[in-house]
Amino acid sequence: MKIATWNVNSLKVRLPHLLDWLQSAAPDVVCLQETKQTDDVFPAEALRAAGYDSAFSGQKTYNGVAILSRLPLSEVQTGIPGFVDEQKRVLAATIEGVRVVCVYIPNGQSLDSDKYQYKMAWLDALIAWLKDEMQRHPRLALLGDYNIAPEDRDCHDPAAWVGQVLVSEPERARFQALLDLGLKDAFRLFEQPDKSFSWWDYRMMGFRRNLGMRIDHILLSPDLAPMCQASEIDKAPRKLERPSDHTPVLATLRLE
DNA sequence: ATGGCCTGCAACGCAGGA
Repeated sequence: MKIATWNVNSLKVRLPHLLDWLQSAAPDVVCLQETKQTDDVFPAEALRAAGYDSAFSGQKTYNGVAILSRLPLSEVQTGIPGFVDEQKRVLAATIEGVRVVCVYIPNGQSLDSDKYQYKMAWLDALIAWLKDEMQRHPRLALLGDYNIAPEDRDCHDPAAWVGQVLVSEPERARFQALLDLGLKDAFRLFEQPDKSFSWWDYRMMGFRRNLGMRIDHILLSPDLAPMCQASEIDKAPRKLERPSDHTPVLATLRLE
C-alpha cells in the first residue's frame, strides 16, 4: 500500500496537478492539506473518476484536509476529540486496517504570536489523542504538513532560521513527543540524499536554489514501521508551472 | 535569506502562509 501526503495550497488551483500525479505516482492513499474549499464544492466526482474515494473536511479560504483512497474508507472522523477548533485541520479514516490520520498542523507565524500559542496547545492535544488512538489502532500512520523541521539537517540554513517557527525548540520537543509515543519517521528509515526538503518558499527562487525545509512527514506506529519498504519525496510536481509550494512525500507499506 | 511569491476574498489591498 502506497501512502502519501501533499499540501496542495488550494485544491481548486491544483486539481489538474493532483489528477496527473495520481496517474503517474499511483498512490493508494493520499492525505491532502490546505484544500481551501468548503465540502459542497469538493471535487469528489473528478476524483472518483480517477479511481479514488474521498473523505474531506474543508472551510472557506483557509486550511482544509482530505483523504483519497482507492480502497474503502471507514470510521471517518474529523478534528481532535475534545479539542474545540473552528479550523479544519484533522481527518482520520481506517483503510485496510490502517488508521490513517491526516493533519495540517498550524504554522504559528512567529514565536511571539498568539498563533504560536495555538500551535503549541494544538500539538499537545494531538499528542494526547494519538496516545489513545494508537491503543485502539496499533496500525496507525500520521501523515501531513507538520510545519516542523525536526532536525537542523531538515533546514537549508539552520543559522538563518534560529528563533523562527518550524525549527524552535518547543516545536521540536513536540515532534520528539510524537516519536516518544513509538512513532517512526518513515523518511528516516532509509538512506536519503542530503538537503532533502518538502517545501520551498515561492520567493527568491527558493526551489531552484534548494532553499527548503522538510516539514511534511509520514510517521508510522511500531506495528507499521517494520512493514515500510520505502519512503521518498517526489519533487516532480514542484517543477511544474504554477506549483504548490509543497511537494508530495510517500511511503510504501507491505501489509502483512 | 533578511525582499522579491501565491491564494482567496472581495473588490486591488488585505490576511495568511512558512
